[in-house]
Amino acid sequence: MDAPTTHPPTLTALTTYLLSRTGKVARQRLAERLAARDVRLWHMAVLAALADFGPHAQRDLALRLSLDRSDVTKLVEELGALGQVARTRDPADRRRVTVAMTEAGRAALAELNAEAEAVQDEILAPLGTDEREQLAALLGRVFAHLDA
Amino acid sequence: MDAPTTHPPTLTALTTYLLSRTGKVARQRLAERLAARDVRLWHMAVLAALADFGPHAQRDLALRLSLDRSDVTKLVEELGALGQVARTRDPADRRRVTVAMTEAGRAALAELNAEAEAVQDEILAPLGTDEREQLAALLGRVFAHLDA
DNA sequence: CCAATTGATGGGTTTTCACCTATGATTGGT
DNA sequence: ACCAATCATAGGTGAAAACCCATCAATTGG
Repeated sequence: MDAPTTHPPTLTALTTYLLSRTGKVARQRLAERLAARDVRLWHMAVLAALADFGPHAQRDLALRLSLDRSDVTKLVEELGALGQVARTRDPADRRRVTVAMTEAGRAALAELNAEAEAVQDEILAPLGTDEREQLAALLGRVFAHLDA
Repeated sequence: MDAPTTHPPTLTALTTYLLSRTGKVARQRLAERLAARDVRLWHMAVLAALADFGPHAQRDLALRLSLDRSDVTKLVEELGALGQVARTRDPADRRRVTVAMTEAGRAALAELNAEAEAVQDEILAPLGTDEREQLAALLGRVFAHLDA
């Protein structure tokens, strides 16, 4: 019997469909690899934010990543247990908890980044170097437009 | 006081991050619009499959869309209640239920497609016509590679 | 013609995610 | 000095998605 594995052209003709599908695969593959290191995507986002912008009060992390404050608490707690971030009470405002990266955190982020690039190579395999740059540029503009 | 709304460059430098982010937004926006018409994305996928490939036995729909058989049953049941598909027992093999589009289904799919294109216009707003084609072509190749 | 298989269906489970609330500590304004 | 707002934290809720299983009707192969 025929194995009807082909996708409906009505869908694949939509760029947004392709976007959402490939995006989902990218997300899943990276999530799997991160899970092997006991972190989720949000953990990586927190580490990235700390690496790029320095220490944050938790409320600022929440604002930057568009997360709920209570969820940030949990993420930071978990990263703390892994020794990748350090929490200190802000002496100026003792309600706030300042989160900063540790050396272990920096090393961990480097590894997570390597995983991400590996996934990227898998997924963008059919594209040449210049085409990957094109894609990155196009998506970059779309993305920039989306949170404006 | 500063409003730290900027995204971590460590993340935005990853094409896979941009993919998964923009894909998620595309998905959400379309899902919202479909919800206003009492359907979900999978309903649209079912309609698209029927439109593109003609009537299917439910098991073939499940295979094509990589869905669980029981979930297909539910989707088809819901589309049936909306009068968009018709179920008939296959006379040749009376275990099977053949699903076919109705005229109402065809009309509904056309509207859903219009919604999808509207979302597409929103999301790809910053890109010109030729750039949209470039993006579609690149994503098409990536997508084709992914289910191989 | 009996046994094993297949298809549809109903009824779950599990996991994940975003979100929401209450509480206690701390601060700032007045 | 007091009241309202802010922050971190713990705990819980609700929706959605992907699966999984048992059952029944129908078919097929030996």
